[in-house]
Amino acid sequence: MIPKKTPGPRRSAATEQALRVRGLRLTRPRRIILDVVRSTDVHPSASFVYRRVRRRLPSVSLATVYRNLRTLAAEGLLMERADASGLRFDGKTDPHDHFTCLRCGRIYDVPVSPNGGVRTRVAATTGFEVLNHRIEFYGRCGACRRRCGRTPTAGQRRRYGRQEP
Amino acid sequence: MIPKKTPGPRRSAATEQALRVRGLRLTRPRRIILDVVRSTDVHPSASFVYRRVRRRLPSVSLATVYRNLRTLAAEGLLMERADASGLRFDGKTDPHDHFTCLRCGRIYDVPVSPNGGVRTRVAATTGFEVLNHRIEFYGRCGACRRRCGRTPTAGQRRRYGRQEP
DNA sequence: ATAGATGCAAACTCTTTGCAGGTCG
DNA sequence: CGACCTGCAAAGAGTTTGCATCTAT
Repeated sequence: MIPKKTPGPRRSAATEQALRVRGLRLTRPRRIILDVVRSTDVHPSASFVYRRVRRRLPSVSLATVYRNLRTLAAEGLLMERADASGLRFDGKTDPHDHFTCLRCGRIYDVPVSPNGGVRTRVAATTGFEVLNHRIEFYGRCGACRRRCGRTPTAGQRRRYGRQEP
Repeated sequence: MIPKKTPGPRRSAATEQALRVRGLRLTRPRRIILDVVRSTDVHPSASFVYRRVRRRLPSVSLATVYRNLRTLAAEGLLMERADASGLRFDGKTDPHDHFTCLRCGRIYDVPVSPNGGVRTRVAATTGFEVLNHRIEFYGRCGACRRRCGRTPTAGQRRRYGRQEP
């Protein structure tokens, strides 16, 4: 059980704290942007976030969304990742891998699988300092397999060829 | 030993063949573009390739470079990859992983390390069909370590913030 | 009061496309 | 000759920035 929250902690104390330490404020746009990213698992693009935020704060600007996504990522409150389709954001900040369906384009989280210490091994063979790594899987997701499409439509999505989120 | 080549096979028969099968031609711009990508290990951007090609064929256009990089990638004659800095191309088409130095931005090839069958495991746990995967390492390369810089300058390069190639 | 945020619009970079003409086979 | 390619210029998409104004603290 989580300690019963006070009635309406509408502004996450933890988040606010994390920001304040660096002299950053938890403004309304910022809070909503973070909330939008955290409330979805579609690994949204900036423009997806923008559209969602606007539903709650119609006056927000795209520039603010970009600026905040970057700030929040820098503070570790969300993750920024780039793929063939541009920038994507991820509210899940704990380690996990990704599976991208080449047919429908959806990105799924997959639990980080035991990888036999690839990181250590690379560090050992190259002499480089490995701080981080990332594993991406590509293929056909369950839904698309059942739909029995034979050919994965997009080898690697062209960068400017629409596929929301 | 490789069977001694005929005097001057200036136009790779194998490549020409691979293209011809699909009704594609090995034109001069195309040949030079492929050659440029294959002759470097910097995982060049389109614009890097463009500049290099222009040294040998000053009249070439950027559009032609883009078109050909895509075509050649589609034919499997080179690899196309997207990262935080945009599109990158790689003349090495055999399986290998990448290490990106967060300090100098250089991308190194690293031999594909035994990964304990991550692919199979993901397929097993998700029920998805895994056709491909990619492992990216991030950290500090040997040179930058020696230079003893303390902080990895760029967490994840902004997309539009120059750093050739 | 004041450093930090915002909105707006313009600037920028990278990438793609339409088209008239050139080239390979 | 016909299909494929090319260069040029212009269009498109995503992302960043300058600036005056506003707002959390």
